[in-house]
Amino acid sequence: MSTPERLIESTRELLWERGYVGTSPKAILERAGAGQGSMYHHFKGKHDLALAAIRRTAEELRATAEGVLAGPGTPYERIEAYLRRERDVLRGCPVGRLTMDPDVVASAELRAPVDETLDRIRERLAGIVEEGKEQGQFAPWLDGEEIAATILATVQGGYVLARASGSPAAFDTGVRGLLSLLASRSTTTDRPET
Amino acid sequence: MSTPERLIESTRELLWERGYVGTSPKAILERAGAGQGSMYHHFKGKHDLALAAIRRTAEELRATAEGVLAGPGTPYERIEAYLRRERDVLRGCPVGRLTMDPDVVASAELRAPVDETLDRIRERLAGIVEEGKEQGQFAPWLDGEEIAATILATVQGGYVLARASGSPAAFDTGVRGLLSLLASRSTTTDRPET
DNA sequence: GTCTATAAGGCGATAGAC
DNA sequence: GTCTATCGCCTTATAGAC
Repeated sequence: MSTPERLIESTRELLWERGYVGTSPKAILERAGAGQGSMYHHFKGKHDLALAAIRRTAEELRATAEGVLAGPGTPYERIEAYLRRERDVLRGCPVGRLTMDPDVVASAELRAPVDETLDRIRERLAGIVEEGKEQGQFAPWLDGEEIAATILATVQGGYVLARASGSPAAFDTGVRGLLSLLASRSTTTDRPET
Repeated sequence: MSTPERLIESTRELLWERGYVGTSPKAILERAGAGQGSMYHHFKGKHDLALAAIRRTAEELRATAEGVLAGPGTPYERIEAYLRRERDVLRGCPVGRLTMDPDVVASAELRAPVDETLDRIRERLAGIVEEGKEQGQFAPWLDGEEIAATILATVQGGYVLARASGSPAAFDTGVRGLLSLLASRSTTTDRPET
């Protein structure tokens, strides 16, 4: 792996673990096994390196989400697959966690990939919900955009609850609650399968 | 206001704005208008001062939540009041944001107030959902604990979406989606009031 | 390209005067 | 109780040798 590549990968790991404010160039260099000169040769500084790292992480998450959401099954099943997909819950969301970083939010450049990623996933989810409505799987009065925001928020908030309690269980509990709500339909009095 | 009091309040503000890693003793002292000697006389250090600040913030949030949840109205209405209560959405949750702080999560002492606060609110919400089930307002197959986790997660995740997009709108959209799901019942084909 | 050296300033904490 | 002085280390960045 090339030096700039190792620098970006080390930065990605550290941003995930400690955020932007908590990550120092020194720590990045140690992890990448590079000297200070290398970093300032390939990148303008911490901000520039973080930008490259964040962009890559954002793209990777978009691809992962799309991979699950484009899978087989009914709209409900695809949403369920997205909610239940394997996650390093206690590590938090590598993209979502950046929103709690003051320096990231303060920089339009650093925030952009974060915003675009969450927005893209939300749009994708909204379309799937609308699809489910057409098929009669979801109640007609539900709004695709709203439900999509609720789904994404439940995931992002699930990370918060899990990290607060120190256990992934809280994430799963919230997901089960959301799925039970999504499975409930006005047109039946039967208990939906869980 | 006494010096220790000003120190705690300044720390609370900075923890909310910048988190634990992003907050330096120097910044606290400047905001509190105190010298370094004062801080180390009243507190053992940054950790100790942050502990006092976090405990107070946690307690305040518990009181605010309890104030809304103990209000009048049906279970649904009380949950709606909780979800719609006035919030500084773009500032994020002063308690929840601490879960993204590596040093807070790494310290059992600092994490405890965060965990207890979210847990307490979740328990409260769970009870209200169960109440709603008894009254026939919520479908009998819904699980109180699960729905409570979903509600809390939607709120915590709503902050993330809002900060990512730089607008409180995303928070409100997620909340509306959750409310529309909670208002849907299996026993009616009528469109629920929104 | 990568290295070491150096810089000015901040970090978190301690010492000791007043 | 509060202050200033000092500590050793880290921070982000630049300079210049190799």
